[in-house]
Amino acid sequence: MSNAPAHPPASLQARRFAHARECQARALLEDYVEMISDLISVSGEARVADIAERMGVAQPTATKAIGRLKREGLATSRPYRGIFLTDAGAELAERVRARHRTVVALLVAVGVPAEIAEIDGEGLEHHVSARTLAAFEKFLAAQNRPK
Amino acid sequence: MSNAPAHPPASLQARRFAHARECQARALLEDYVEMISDLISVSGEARVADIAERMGVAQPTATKAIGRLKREGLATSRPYRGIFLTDAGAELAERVRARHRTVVALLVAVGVPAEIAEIDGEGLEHHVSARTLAAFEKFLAAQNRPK
DNA sequence: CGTAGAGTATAGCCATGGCTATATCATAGT
DNA sequence: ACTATGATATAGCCATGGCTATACTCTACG
Repeated sequence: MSNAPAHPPASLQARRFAHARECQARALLEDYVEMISDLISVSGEARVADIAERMGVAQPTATKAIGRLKREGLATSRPYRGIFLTDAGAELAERVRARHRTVVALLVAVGVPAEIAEIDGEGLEHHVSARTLAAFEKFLAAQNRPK
Repeated sequence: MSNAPAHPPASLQARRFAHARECQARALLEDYVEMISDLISVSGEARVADIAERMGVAQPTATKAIGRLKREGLATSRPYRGIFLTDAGAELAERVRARHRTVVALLVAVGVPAEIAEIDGEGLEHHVSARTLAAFEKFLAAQNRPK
């Protein structure tokens, strides 16, 4: 039972880790953009206090994150006013939301309880690439039309 | 096509994000421990330079991370000597390695190309909880014994 | 057995993403 | 029209995880 690992070339392995780090860096932006989009479509507006509460962070943390969204051209806001998404932000939000739904649906499809799927999906989703997402969709489609 | 999101209670949503953040915090430790374990089992030793190269980071970054492993009781080392895992570290490495294999296998099982599964799996794995992992294993078992 | 070169550690920088404490603004209700 | 209150912004702290530059140590070879 040596369990000897495969050990791919170092350069390849390094690239995989670098990729995971990049996904992680994008994750925060994605989460905030999706949250803002949700709040707007449900409440008609996205306020810093609500964003902070739902993200589970203190209000200044949310303010700082929103500053980063603005720097990246994903959101806009005037002081003491609500937050809005740019076109780029709205588009990103839609993609993230769709991916989120697919990821959770796939987890459920392979037998993960819905509640757990929501929890794990929240972190998982940011590492699901376009090709993996496509595979998930294909799998779900095949399952919904069995035989 | 309103696409109105589900909007769970704020407290629940906040807990999900907090959980994802915790997973992320553990991810680095898990990756290093697994890497050290792999290097030891393949090369007989884990050297800082090799760890850094395979993780795709500069050598001082690896040294710093190893310092954190030591603080957390997962690894030991004497200056200018190789890195070793404590019992806790070795046990964690084994769990992480097993989870990694299962996650990649599941991705492949639902149709993700092996190469992509390896890349995405590297980031995904840290967010796969025990219950989700169990579901993955069950799904794989059912598939290997079809009908 | 001395030393050059490889490997490791240390110092110190930066950005990020948390936090608390506090200042500032907007507005609803007298 | 004031003002109290709640919402937002700002200041400044901390740990993390990157980096480069540099100092130190080990070791193998000549």
